[in-house]
Amino acid sequence: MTVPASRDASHTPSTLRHVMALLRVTAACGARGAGIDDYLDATELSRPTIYRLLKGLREEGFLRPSPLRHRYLLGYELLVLGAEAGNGAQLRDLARPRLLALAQRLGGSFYLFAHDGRHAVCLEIQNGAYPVGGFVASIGGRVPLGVGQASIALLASLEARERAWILEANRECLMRDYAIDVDAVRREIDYCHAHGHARGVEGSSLPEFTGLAMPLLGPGERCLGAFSCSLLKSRLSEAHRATLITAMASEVAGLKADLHGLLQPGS
Amino acid sequence: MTVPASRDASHTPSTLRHVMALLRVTAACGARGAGIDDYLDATELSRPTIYRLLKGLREEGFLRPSPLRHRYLLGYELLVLGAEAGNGAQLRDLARPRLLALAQRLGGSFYLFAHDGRHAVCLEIQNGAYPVGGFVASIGGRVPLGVGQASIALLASLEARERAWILEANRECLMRDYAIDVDAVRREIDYCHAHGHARGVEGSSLPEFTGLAMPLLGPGERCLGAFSCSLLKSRLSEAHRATLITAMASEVAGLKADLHGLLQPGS
DNA sequence: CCGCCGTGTCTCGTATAGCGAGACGAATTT
DNA sequence: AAATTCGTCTCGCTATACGAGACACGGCGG
Repeated sequence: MTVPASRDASHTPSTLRHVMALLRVTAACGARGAGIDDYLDATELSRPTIYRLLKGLREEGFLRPSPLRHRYLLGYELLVLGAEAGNGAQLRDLARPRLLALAQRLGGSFYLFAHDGRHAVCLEIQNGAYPVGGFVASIGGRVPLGVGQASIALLASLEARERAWILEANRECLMRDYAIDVDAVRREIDYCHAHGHARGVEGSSLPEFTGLAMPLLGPGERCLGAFSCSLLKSRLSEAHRATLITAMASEVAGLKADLHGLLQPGS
Repeated sequence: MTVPASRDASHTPSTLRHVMALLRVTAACGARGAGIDDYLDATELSRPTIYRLLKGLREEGFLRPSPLRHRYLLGYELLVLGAEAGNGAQLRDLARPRLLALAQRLGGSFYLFAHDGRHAVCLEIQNGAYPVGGFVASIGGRVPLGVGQASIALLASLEARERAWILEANRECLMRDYAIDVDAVRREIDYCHAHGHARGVEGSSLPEFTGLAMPLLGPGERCLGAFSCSLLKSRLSEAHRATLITAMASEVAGLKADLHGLLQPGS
């Protein structure tokens, strides 16, 4: 149960850091919930303080009691805020019907991803008639940039400087956890620049599947996210592939048009 | 932009309350993001304090800058925590494939709901070939208990005392916001007790749709959640209806079996 | 039945640490 | 250029969150 541990030495209100630490500990304990000892071990707070904060968090709906007595789970308030967080600039709401249309028409699983620091987070999933698992199983899933097609599309649409430090920062963990070589990622990024979409990356841990991803650029080349899909390799004939690319490109273009309308001043 | 406003007078660490207030303000401002004035208006904090807290929240990943300058959106860390929060006791992960199977086989939209205080929250959605909107559009959506079939199923599986206070607490808001009479809700709860499932409630604001919901009981009658679905009324023939009920009941039973295995002590 | 954990709450004195007022630099706007 | 707004910083003050320890509750086993 290693918790990311917010970098110290920053002098932000300590209660804030403590609270977030408690939430992360709870998250790290997963479905079983976190007990006092988990908190005592993971933080440097005294018992009364921990209880005080836990109580506050419960009252705010950020924690709830686990079915197992004396343990805590993350509260549904977080789910609600999380849903809102995943809908920045209305991106998810606008993308959902388009992903659904793609999924129903083409079978397979379609994803919306966004860029977050060194990671790609999944904002939405729609499954078609032949759904397949991907690296993330659900909304809120997160992978280091470099893993999966969507990552490639996102990286390709970032500015060079940022892309460079991300790849450097992720090099070790990509190799260690996913057996992915950063140079291979770079080649796929070039492919994406040339063709406008990213291919499924071979050599990954999911050999029977393949996929495709497309970046979603806002005004001024700003990277807003990426569409992505996973399919059974056996279902991706040459003709099907062309259809898929056209259909995704069309939905991406449509979404971009929707967004351009909204990003202007407005009320 | 009215924010729930955490009940005061409780002496939990004030920074905690402030932080949560800021998050809620940000959420209330939606896709456009929240500006300083929003925070200044909604809280009673001084400007330097707000900036301090905002900075801390950004560093922790709970806030991020909006594309519109000088505004803040909820950060993706919340999305990740929210995903975890929605998976208490592995409920979502276990339910997802079952919901997907139902959706693909029967068309329509299938939901997993959980009980949270006076509300029902949506934990998962899977859409089939003929998806329809419901009261909640996405994971993390929340409605007062009493609205929709899933609410009925949840209420029916709570103990009488809790059910009573919830209905009383929601009476006014159900009538005002949804034109739903609590007595009608009570009748549907009786129906659910008698038949094991809840019908779509008529008179709601979505007349062409209908649906069905089933409670999900854990060991000791504890209410864990509810399966629910929405369908176009025109597609729900008598025969289809029987199939639907059987299929849902079967998936619910399967899920219950899965859960019973997990709720034992374990490691 | 009684004593023994472990959990959750409370009191209280202390010093920390977060707060407000205001000034300052930077970035935009007119 | 002047003016406005945004974000940060400094600096005292005191509110306030913290830790130590004691207390209450409840379950478990002897």
